[in-house]
Amino acid sequence: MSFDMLSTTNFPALKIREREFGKPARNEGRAATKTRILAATEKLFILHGFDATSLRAITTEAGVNLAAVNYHFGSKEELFALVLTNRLDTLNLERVRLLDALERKGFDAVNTVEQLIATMFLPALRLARNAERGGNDFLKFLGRAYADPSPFVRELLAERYAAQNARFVHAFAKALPELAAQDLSMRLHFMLDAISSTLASEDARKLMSGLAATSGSAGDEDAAVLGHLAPFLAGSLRAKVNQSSQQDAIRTVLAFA
Amino acid sequence: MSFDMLSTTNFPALKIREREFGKPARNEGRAATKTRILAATEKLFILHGFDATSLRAITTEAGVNLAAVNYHFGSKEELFALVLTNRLDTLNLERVRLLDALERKGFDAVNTVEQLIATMFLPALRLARNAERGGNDFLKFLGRAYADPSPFVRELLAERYAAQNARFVHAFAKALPELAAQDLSMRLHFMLDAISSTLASEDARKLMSGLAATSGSAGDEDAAVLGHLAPFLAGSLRAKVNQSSQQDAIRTVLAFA
DNA sequence: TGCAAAATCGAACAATTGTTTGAATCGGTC
DNA sequence: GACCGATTCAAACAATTGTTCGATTTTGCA
Repeated sequence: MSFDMLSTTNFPALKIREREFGKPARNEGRAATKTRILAATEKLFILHGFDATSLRAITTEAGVNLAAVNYHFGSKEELFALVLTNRLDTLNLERVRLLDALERKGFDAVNTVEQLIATMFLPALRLARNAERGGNDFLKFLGRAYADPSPFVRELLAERYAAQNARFVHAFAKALPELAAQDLSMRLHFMLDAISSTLASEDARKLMSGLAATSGSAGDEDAAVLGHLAPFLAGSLRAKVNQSSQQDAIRTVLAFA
Repeated sequence: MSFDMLSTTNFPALKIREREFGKPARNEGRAATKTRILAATEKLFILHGFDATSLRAITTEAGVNLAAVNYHFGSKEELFALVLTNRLDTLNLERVRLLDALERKGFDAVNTVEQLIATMFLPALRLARNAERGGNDFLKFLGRAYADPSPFVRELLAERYAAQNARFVHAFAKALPELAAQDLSMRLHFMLDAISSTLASEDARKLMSGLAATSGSAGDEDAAVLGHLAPFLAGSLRAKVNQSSQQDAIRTVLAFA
C-alpha cells in the first residue's frame, strides 16, 4: 500500500481543500477517494466522536468502498490521527506564533490575563470564520476533539501538543504570581474543560454567535466574542481565595446541611 | 462493603422491579445477584462510561451469569438508568432541600453567589465523604454521569433533573440582575461543563483533595474546598463585560493576527 | 415431602465492529 | 495494443455487542 500522499497532507485542511476542488489529480475520481474519506470523517467525527463513528458510516457518507479506508490510511486510528492533526497542527502553530509576537512586544501591564486568553482563543475564532476551514464547523470539531472520551484521541492530543500547552501555563503563571500553582492548575483545567465541552454542544455555540452578532463590522466579531469571554475567564483566574467574608457566607450554608 | 440499602431503596424504578418479581428473597445468595450487578455496574461506569461498559464485563466483574442482567433489569439501559437515578436522585433532592432552606432564611447580601455555589456543590462533597456512598468514587461517578457522551445518559439527566436545574438558574439570575440572560446562561453552562469533566478526570480530583487537606478538622474540609472553588466560580459569574481597558488590551492581540 | 415459581445457567441468536482477501478494473508507459 | 502497478470492489473474516431461549437448579410455601 502507498502512503506517498500522506506526507503532502501533513499540513492540512487547506491542502485538502485545494485538492478537493482544484488542481492536480488529473483523474478526479481517483484522488477524490482519499479526500472524500477525509471530509466524511471530519463531518461524522463532529457529529458523533471517535468511538461512535464506524468505518461503514464513513465510507457510505463518502460514497466509496469500505476497504478504501484501510487501503489508503492503514487503519481507523491512522485515519483519525490524520484528520485531527490536519486541523489542530495549524491551530496550535498559530497560537504559539501569536504568543511569541506578544511576548516580544510585551504584555499590557494590567490586562495580561485578558491578552493571554485572547491569544489562546483568537486563532480558533479566526479559523472558524474561514469557510475553507469549515466555518463554524471548525469550532464543533475543536470541541469534539478535546471532549472526546476515547483514550486514543486523548493520548494523541496530550502527547502532540504538550509543549505548546506548557508554554501557556507558564505564561499564565507569570501573569498571576500571587496565585498558588495548585490553584492555577485547577483553574486552567476547569477553563479548558469548559471551553471544549461547550464548543461541542449546539446551544452554547449559538450563544457565542449571538454575542458576535451584537457587533457591527465583521472584523469586530472576534473582539465582541472575546469581550464577553475574556473578562469572564479572567475573572475566574484572578479571583482571590479565602476572603473572610466569603468564608463566612459559605459557612452559613454548611450550617444548614 | 454492603449495598443492602440498594434493594430497600424507595426509588421508583426499583420499586417497579420489586413488584414485578415479588419481594426480594430472604436468601442472601439470591438477593446478592442484583446488588452485585449494581455494584459492578457502578464501578465499571466510573472507569469507562456507558458505551464502553459491556454487559459481559459487568457480569464477569460481578461473578454472575450473563443473562442475569436482562432477567433482573430488563435491558442494559434500564440497568444503567437505575444505577444513575439511585445516585443522583438523592443528590438533587438534597440540593433543592438546601436551596429551600437558604431561601427561607434569606441570602447573604454581598455573597449570594458564593452561597448559591456552595449550595450546589456541598451535597456532592458531603456524599463523597460517606463511605457507604462510595467515598471519593462518588465524585468520579458524578463526573462520568454528567460528561458521558451517550445520548441515553444525556437525555435521562436532562429530563429527570430539568426542574431542579431551572430553580438554580433562576436563583442565580436573581443574584446577578446586572448580567444579561445570554451571558448568565453561557457562564453557567461553562461552569457546569467544567465541573463535570473535571470531576471525571483523575488528576483534577487529586487537586481537590489536596485543597481539602490544607484544612485541619474533618468538618472543615468541605469549607476548604468550597473556599477555593466558590471564589473562583463566583469571580467568573460576576465579571463585568465590556470594560474599555480590557477591550483595548484585547484589540492589541487582534492587531497581531 | 412435593410442587410451582423464581432464579441460574450454557448456548446460541442477530447485529455491528475493524480488518483482510483475492479477483476485477483502471491508468499510464513501453 | 499489451503490460503492470495502483486502485476499487464484493465478500468474508474474526471479534464483540445486547438479547433471548430452553433446560436445569434452587427456593419458598403447602
